[in-house]
Amino acid sequence: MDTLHVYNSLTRRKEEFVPLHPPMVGMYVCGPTVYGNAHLGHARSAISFDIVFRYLSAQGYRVRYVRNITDVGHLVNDGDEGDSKIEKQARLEQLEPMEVAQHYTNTYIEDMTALNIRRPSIEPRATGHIPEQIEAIQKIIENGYAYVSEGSVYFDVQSYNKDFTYGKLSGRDLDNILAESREDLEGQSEKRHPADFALWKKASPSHIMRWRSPWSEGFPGWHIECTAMSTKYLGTKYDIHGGGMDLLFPHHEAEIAQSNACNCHEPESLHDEARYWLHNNMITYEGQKMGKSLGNAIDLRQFFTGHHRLLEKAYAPMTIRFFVLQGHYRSTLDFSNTALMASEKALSRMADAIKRLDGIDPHGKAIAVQADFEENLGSFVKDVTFAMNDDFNTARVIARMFDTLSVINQLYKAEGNTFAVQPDTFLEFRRQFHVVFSDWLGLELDAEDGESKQETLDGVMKLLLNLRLDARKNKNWAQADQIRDQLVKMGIKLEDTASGTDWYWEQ
RNA sequence: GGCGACGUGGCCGAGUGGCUAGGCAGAGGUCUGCAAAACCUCGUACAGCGGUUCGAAUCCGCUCGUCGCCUCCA
Repeated sequence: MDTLHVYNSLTRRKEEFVPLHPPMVGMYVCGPTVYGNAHLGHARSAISFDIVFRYLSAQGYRVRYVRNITDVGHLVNDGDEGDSKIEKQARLEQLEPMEVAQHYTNTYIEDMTALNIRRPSIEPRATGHIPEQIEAIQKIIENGYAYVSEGSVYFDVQSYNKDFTYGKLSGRDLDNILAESREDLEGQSEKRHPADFALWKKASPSHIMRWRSPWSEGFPGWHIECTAMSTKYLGTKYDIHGGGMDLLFPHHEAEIAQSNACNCHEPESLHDEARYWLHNNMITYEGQKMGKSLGNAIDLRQFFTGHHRLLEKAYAPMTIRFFVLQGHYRSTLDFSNTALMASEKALSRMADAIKRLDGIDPHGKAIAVQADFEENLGSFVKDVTFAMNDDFNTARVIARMFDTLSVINQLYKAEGNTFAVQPDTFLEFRRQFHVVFSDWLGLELDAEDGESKQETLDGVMKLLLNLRLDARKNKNWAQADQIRDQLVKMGIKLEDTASGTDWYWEQ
């Protein structure tokens, strides 16, 4: 596709991406509830929207990317009853709730950084925006779409549904929700309708996290934070709202309703608060969704260390990232050790090729263009751009990158003084390949830390390789092999080529 | 039950009606002191059954199966 198209969950179609106020783009993504270590699912969501952030930026847009940290209001059980997730964890760990939130915010950011996920422009916390949330709730009450009950405030879905359509994002209608939940009505709920959801909850005496409000001392409901914070930083209408598919209902549905109710959007406006709603799919394990509540979620730290019963080994953060990018973000992605090891191997192969790519010097050689090589490298940018424009199809981008590997390797290993590609084509391709690898996909090679150390190591390696070369010239195979074998044990692999010996870090 | 996805070669995983996706694993070969890497070749896959079409993995229908949301989850 020549222009960027994104799949919009709201319309269930791919649509051309047209920002409201180019070159500015506003994007809001639902971040984690910080009561535990981040797992593979968090990584997928963060990576998916990191790709959106990176690609839009690379296209010249000025993106304001807001990703929230939920540190209050998210309850353990069903809608609007029971404990706060953070408070429950705080009791378990015998900590202040804010200590829990801070701790897991830190680990989240550390893990995301390890995955080379760019920090968003703004990472607001729910507890830092209590006044904004109270203000939003007040507006909703004033507009007639919420009511106070026993010190708590609930969103009045039925009243909202008279002016707007509740359920259009997730394809539900209110009658169905009512019909299914009839039994719940029997209980002495504070709610008028089972589909109503809490905007503000009065705190029970044991509840630690509490703030003053016009209605009671309490805390905000889960959904309102996103409305308040997106409005504050992106305005009442912005471009992209993202999150995991499991947030489609009720979270995003509630958010659309709140936002319309609060900001008085035109009924039936397709655009609502955000024009494009993007949802990443789930990670599965043996076909089953990985989720905290299912107990089969693996922490990212466990991946990095290999300390989990389901893991056969440790996996580097870049392996995880590569694995995620090999699938499309709207498909489920099935995790397994073999799948991950395949990604590890594949990334390693690509890394080797990139090292060779950087070592190629086309200058001073006679040009003998080989048509298929020229075509392959020359059409690279066009092809990967096409793939990215088609709803961020990173899987196709990576496949196309692999298509160039054979050419790269052959150019590198070619003997003689001819070069099979026009130097301009080659140099432009090399530049673009790095842009795609590093800037678009956010992949990185290991040896990017400490230039001086790298130079020292290069010198040491040169020394060793010369020693080995001497040994080989003297047909002292035992010594030559000893050097190679010892290096392998230290994680360095050797490759003898016509022009000398290359070395690589073993993955 | 309601809403929605999906079923692709040993595994993972793209597929815009006609052109080899790609990766991993496997087989053979070239190269090589050995090894590794690289390069070349190899599987003729699309749940099943119908239909539309000159032509379908791709569109339509039915059947079977799997999964997600409907309660907290990225």
